Amino acid sequence: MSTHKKPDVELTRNQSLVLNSLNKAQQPQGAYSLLDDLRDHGFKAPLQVYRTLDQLAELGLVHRLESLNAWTVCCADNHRVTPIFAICNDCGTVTEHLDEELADNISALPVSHGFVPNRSIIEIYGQCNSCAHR
Amino acid sequence: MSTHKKPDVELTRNQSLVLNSLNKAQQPQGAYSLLDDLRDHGFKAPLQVYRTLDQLAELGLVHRLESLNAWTVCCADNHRVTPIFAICNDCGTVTEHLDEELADNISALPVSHGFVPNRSIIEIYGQCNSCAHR
DNA sequence: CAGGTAATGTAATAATATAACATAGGGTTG
DNA sequence: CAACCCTATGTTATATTATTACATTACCTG
Repeated sequence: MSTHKKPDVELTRNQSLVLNSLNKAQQPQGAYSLLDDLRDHGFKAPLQVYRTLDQLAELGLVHRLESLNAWTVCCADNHRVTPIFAICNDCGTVTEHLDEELADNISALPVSHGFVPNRSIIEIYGQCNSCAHR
Repeated sequence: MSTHKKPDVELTRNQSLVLNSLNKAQQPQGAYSLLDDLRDHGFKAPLQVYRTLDQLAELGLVHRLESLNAWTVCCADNHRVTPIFAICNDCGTVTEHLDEELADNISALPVSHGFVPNRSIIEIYGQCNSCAHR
């Protein structure tokens, strides 16, 4: 059923709990939703979730969706390329797409104006395959 | 000094006030910052600002920067193409870049998976020309 | 095991956004 | 013109998201 992979590093208890909670979900989850899900496991305050999410993002195991204020599990470990997220307006499912050339072209655009890019955010809304053909 | 243009439509008082306030600013402004700026002009509640910003966005006169929870004046009226924003980490200045082909390529990426794109968000962080060469 | 440092826990509060309802303005129609 | 309706705006309250500040614990090092 699950195609989720084990991370290369040993995760802390909190990191495992948050990652599992995110893995269970079919859509990106907000910090407070994760907090609610993890209260049974001893989580009590938002900061526990926020800190853990930041750590997991640092490890490359989760991504934050800026336009949703929510988080999702990374499709694959250890990719360097900027992911492009496709977010379904109807069912909320998010898929991650990797295209190095395209990501490079995007960040190259403002370079001609002397801009030195560092981090990109690309999020596309629309209808996913299932919802579009319903 | 200012290169800001007059919109094609007649703006309401609130719309003019918010647009002027945004025009004055050198960086994108949050709703509460605009509210503070406009208290002297009778604004009292966040919703006045949020509603007006939504209207201005609908008119294509302002854009929301999703990763900043802030708003900025559109570089030009009536462009249909998805703007690419370059946001300086140091000075906070935002520039808007229009490249139809690139925007099309971006939204085309998930199409191969059956995704039907509708709206894109592209925001690039880095250093602007001035800040990079300081 | 004493002392220092980093990680985590906890409480309080800040910042952002919306829901729900009230009021006012602007047409249309009798 | 007044009664009505419809839309826009005002206002209050509250929901949601995120961070600051400080306390406690865990862990390392000598």
